[in-house]
Amino acid sequence: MNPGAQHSDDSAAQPLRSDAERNRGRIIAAARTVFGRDGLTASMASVAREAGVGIATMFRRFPTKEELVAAVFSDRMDAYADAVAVALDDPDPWHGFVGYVEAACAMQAADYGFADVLTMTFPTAKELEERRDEAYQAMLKLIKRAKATGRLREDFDPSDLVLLHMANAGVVNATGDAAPDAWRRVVALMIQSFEAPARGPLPDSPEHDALYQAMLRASPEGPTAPAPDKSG
Amino acid sequence: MNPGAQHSDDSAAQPLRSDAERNRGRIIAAARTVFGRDGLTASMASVAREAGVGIATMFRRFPTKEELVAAVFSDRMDAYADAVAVALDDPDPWHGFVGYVEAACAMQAADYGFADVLTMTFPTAKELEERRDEAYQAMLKLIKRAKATGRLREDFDPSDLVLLHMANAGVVNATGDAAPDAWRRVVALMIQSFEAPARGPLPDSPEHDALYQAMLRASPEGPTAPAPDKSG
DNA sequence: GCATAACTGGATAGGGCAATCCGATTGCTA
DNA sequence: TAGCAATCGGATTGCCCTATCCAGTTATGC
Repeated sequence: MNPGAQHSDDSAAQPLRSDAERNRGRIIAAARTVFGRDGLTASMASVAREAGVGIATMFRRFPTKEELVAAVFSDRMDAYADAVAVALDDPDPWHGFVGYVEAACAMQAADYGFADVLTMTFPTAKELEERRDEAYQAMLKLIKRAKATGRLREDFDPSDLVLLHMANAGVVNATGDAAPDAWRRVVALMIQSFEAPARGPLPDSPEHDALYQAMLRASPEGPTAPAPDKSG
Repeated sequence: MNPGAQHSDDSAAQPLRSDAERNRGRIIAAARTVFGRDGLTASMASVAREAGVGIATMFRRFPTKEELVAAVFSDRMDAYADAVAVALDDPDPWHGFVGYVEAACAMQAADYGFADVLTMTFPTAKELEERRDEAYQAMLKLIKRAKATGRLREDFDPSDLVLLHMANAGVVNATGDAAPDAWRRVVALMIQSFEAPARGPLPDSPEHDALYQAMLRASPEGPTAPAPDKSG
């Protein structure tokens, strides 16, 4: 991707040895493939196998799955943030909004891993979360402007986009390769429901904190270990 | 639930011994709890632990997870079919339709296992699939009548309900206990998008067969074994 | 070239799960 | 109540996962 550069990590204490850097690249490439195919539930071991490196190498470079996820999806998160920026540039705020929603959901459909990333949060992955926040701030503007034109319903809440991503993830995960475009119909329906005038009131949005908790709960420490043995 | 009866299985070759029947009941009760809490990805072993029976007993009674799932959710599927029947009795077809959708999604939210069941299909679980089909036939009528009143958009397709369930499962799984009512807002939005007049055209529905494949793919043989080691 | 610190990956510990085996137990019937 | 067949459940096998350890290998600076 960017050969010659030490991995773009500000905390780069010291450059890796050339072979280490090469393996790091392999691991990330492999993770891109595996996460994209299997979602974030894919095991570290399977990524190591795909990369053709030892398990130890895997864990030495990325002690936690979160770090690997951050490394793999930071550039995709860039693209995501860019999509919001593009939408903000659209002279027609509603058109921009719709385009953004479709683009974001398309990214989810194209990469099962990213579909998971958009509905989870990774507190320790600063780079990733900063980008997410950046996109979020831009989205707030986008929403405000779309409401101002009267095309977006007044009671639309930013958290509705998170819910949309969760719903879309459900569709994408369930339909998979068997019906790869099914999500488009669901997203189109959702967008039509966002359009003003509202056809009726809506139940309240979830509390901001609650939704954040949900996004935390869903992160690798959650589903990866299916039952946190509270039962035992 | 129905004490004294041999488990309502038409193929009941011969009644189980009393202790076996007792254990069978325990297993089903435990599975109800565990599947409800953890979804269908819960392990057979965890169900056995919850039931307080040996693993062997578990597998002797339910050689495959599908059989256990069928035994556990057949009555919930009854309730589901009933909900459609109730909706059909409603003098206002649209009101009935909306009520049914909300009830069905509420069932998903109340039981993670059932949320999975509604987006999967289990070819070998006749009892379950018959009920599903029964509900489906009734739904076709319900949809037809709701369209006839002009309240349901013309291009609504029965498969949209499957997609809705997939989307709802995504929301319910992601939000979990942290935001237990978030799904209501999503479902309300979806319902508003179902309402006529349509605000615009929709992408085509997925092919019937493709959606069926998707529901097959998602069944226990799928996600339960996360990566079907095509990689190995 | 050579020394050495960095790096590698196989081995291993520790845990969970699906599935089967078999000696001990228990319900049932004559 | 006695005997048998059905049933029980712990032990076991085989597989995959996370995470760590360590002896062998290699890139790099001198």
